Amino acid sequence: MAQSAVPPEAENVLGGYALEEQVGFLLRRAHQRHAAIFLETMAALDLTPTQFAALVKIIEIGRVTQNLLGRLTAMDPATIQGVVRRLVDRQLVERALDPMDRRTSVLIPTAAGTDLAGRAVISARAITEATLSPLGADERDTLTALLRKLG
Amino acid sequence: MAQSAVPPEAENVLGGYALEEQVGFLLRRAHQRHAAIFLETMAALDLTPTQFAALVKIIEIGRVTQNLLGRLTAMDPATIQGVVRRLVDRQLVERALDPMDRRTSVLIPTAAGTDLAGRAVISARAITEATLSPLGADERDTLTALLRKLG
DNA sequence: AACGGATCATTTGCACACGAACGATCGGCA
DNA sequence: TGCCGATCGTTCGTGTGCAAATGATCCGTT
Repeated sequence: MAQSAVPPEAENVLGGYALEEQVGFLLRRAHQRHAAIFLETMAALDLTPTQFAALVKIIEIGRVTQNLLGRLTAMDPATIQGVVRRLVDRQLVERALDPMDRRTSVLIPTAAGTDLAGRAVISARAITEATLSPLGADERDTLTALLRKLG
Repeated sequence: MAQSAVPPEAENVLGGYALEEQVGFLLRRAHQRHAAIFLETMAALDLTPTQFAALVKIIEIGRVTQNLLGRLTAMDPATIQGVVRRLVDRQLVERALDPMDRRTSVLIPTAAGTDLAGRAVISARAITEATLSPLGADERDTLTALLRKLG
């Protein structure tokens, strides 16, 4: 008991603050766990969560501008730039000239990208299932709804 | 309507998969939002979420080994190494020799570190409050409980 | 037509996050 | 005692994530 005791002054300084009960800490852990499940399940297709998100959105919309894609997938311009570059390098996505705006190019899925996405979506469903596996059906819906409401 | 229409083949490929409804996507967004709130609120003290977590745990325990600290704060050895290095550089934490194990050193908070942590905990409570602000009291408890259960 | 603020994409610098490989040390078991 | 698998901390490479700065282009207003 003595060996694991919290030092007396720590209680005063921290005022009963419990790190592992804070939403921020729990969100970080939950996100890490999901990322680990995602990367393992998606290993054969070699897609990260952000690469997958970007690819799916490009297919869903058909023609997107890079920064708009970033807004739709919660990535800032600096981040989406790297994600798109890797997708283009792998020829899953192509850049086309935008006749309406010379600052931008339009992102279009390639046949290989569309094909890969089709297979990836199947894994993605399994990933959501695995991530939520500690929870019952009602709890899953509740968690999803609360995370949505969180903004 | 035509301009925002989903391409006909997208529906077939994606099979109704909705990115923004997946836990993984929502967890990533929620974690990003929290990190933004944290960094802004903690800007005056210049602590990141991981630096804060490590500092609090070191004070709570009094003497910790680096990898153990990483386990307690959900960071792998490579990550906790950089976090601790920055805390040591800022003289918030000290390394002491471990008489029991020559592979390790023991981490101990400095007076400056303890002082800073005391002020940081106050901000941290405000950060948790701000992060959960879109939710009602019951919803906050529910979300925290579900995230805990998630592992 | 010209100005000026906004947006686009890129780059740099810093901070997580993790797999993999490494050398040093520990600990248990033959 | 000696060996061998496990653990400790470090480093490297890759991929997010964001602030800030940059140059190009756009567009509304004058």
